[in-house]
Amino acid sequence: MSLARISKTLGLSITTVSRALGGYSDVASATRARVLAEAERINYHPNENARRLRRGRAGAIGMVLPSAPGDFGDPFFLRLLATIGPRLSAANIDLLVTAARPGAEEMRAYRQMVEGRKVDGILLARTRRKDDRIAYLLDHAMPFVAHGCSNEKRPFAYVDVDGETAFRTATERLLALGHRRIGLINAPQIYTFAHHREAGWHGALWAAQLPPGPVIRAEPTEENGFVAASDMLRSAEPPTAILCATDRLAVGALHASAGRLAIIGYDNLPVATYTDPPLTTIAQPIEQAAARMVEMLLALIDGADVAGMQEVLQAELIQRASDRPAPVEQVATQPGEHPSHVEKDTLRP
Amino acid sequence: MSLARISKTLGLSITTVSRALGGYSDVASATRARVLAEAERINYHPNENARRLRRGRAGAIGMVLPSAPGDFGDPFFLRLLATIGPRLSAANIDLLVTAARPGAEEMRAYRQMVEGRKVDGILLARTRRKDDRIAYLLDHAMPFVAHGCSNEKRPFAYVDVDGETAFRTATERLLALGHRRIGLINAPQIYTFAHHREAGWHGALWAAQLPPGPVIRAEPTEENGFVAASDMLRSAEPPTAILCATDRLAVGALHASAGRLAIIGYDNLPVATYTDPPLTTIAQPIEQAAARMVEMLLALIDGADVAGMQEVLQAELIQRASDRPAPVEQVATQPGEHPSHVEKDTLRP
DNA sequence: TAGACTACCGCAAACGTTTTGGACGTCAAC
DNA sequence: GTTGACGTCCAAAACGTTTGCGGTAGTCTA
Repeated sequence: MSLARISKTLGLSITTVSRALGGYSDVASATRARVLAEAERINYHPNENARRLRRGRAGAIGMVLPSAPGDFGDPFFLRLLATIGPRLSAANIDLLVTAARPGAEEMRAYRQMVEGRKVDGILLARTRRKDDRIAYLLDHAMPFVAHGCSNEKRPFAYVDVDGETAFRTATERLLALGHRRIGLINAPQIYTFAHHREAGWHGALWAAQLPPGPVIRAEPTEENGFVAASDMLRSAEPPTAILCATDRLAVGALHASAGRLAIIGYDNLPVATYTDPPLTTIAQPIEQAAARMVEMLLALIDGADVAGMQEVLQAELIQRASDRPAPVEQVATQPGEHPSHVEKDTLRP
Repeated sequence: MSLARISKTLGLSITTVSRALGGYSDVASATRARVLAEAERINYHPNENARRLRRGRAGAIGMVLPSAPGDFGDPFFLRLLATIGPRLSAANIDLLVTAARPGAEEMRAYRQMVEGRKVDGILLARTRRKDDRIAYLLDHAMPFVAHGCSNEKRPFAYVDVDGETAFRTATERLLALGHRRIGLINAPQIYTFAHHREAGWHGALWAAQLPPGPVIRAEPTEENGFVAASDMLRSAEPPTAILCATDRLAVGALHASAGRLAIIGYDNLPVATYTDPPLTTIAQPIEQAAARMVEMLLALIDGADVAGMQEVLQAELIQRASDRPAPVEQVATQPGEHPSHVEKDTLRP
């Protein structure tokens, strides 16, 4: 099933068959019709390896999924893939997926893809403030689009979601409910998103002239949420509300709180509706971000410049029931003091 | 960065360079060493498209992820990818991933992969009793391995988990706790796994000479679990315990039961530890199954026969707290009657 | 010395497609 | 009639790698 077969059947050269299928204007329309009909008749599909060899393109986009043990409760990557996959298929580009643990293993996976010339571009997510992946890809002039930004000084393409505003809004909501001591269970600060979410929480408290509540940072698993909330509740001055950087942390925290805390999460996981009480959370437009990322990357591969390819989408507060009002005795507390706040890092690896 | 470059540098033919790198015995070991050293010095990577063109292989394995809206809460596919990805990378085989909704869209994705000769094999999961995908792949002599089996009469390679035994065991556990009316919230019967799990539940009740409790079948989302359990609790003879085909169904059911039901799920999702009460569930060895699937598929692509490539792994009951004893008044019920049981199909699409 | 054998290397073709540059026939203008 | 433009088609080379087969030189044995 090759061009040669069609050319023999129709008495045309391989060149003409190729040009007819490829849309070249210097093929007579009658000839083109014959070629198209025959190609369809035999269900011709070009050999992509031959094409890509000739064109000097890999014909694929790479994605390395994180595969540390705590990563499997999060549908984020599945939702990315579900949006990205069909869009690339439609453009006849392969989505090449592998998985690696962050660190040396992950960098090896990127090197294999990039230096092995297996991909024309890379999509990556869950960026870190200092992200070795981004630096590597920039060093190698490999087109890529990130979900999330980073401290990298060189310009690169990204789609981010405004976690700072989302967390400011969520904190303001808790303040409006009367809470005056609001804790934060955050992901580690190496992640850009964690940094932004914390800035939003801190900014809202600062604007309200309130001291920050306790902060605990941990990999975003249910277990770490449970442990962190338990710790906070046992402290001398427990918060009455906690903001969680992810819904998974929130599910664990909700379990530990046993009705004693108002809790807001982030991600709007399907399970969030079925916690007790149903979780107030923040929904991010993953599908929209993913679609935009694909567009950007295809443009970059075609030679576009990254200038202007930095977009920030807005998240949305989803109000359910876990953001209860503050206990009555705390509503009387006067804002206006700035004592130092208690801060713990990384409970679990 | 090609063989030609190395051949020029070393004053050898391209043939000899290729053979040296390819391990041919008719190259002098001193020559081979020179070639390997130079290849490493310039970080040579072969052009896979050229290789694959010459070898007549696609060099990739395909996977089509389900992307119906309810599919994103389930880490099953992420866990599959996390095991499959690195193993294929190690074998220098690309994992080509796309996503499609079950039905015409999905079949189109398979056709694109198979008829476009983009893959040398396929891995698929969540098999149906009558599975168009399996029939199609068999029709096209495309090597594939399924996670789960099907009613297809022709032999094919699969790795399954014994859901029937798992559900029999779980039902027996509920019986041992004194439950005599045990409902089932199952996935639709088109799925092989749903059929097997129901058979296990039914078999254990039959062996105990008890009538089956109510059965509701629905796509396995939290919402459907909630609705089904609510329906069962409102019935004239509510069950005292419910077996759920998946943890996601169980989370929803747990929420609806408000402490009135014993519930056992399946999947051991991370979130299951943090439900209230913590969910008793069944853990399946996804990683083991995925690794075995990769081995089988690579063997099939190398020409092995599917005979003997049908394996069934065992799941494990994880006891937590959601399988409470039956209310005292029901423990007195005598086993031995077989009234007809109430059965509803598909609450939500 | 001649013939057989083997180690080692290289020529050429193959894989399927794309693209460059040119050939050829026809038509219109001069 | 000649020249130039244009439509249409095709030969050849390119892409990078692999592999079958053959050539050559060296060694060994009769």
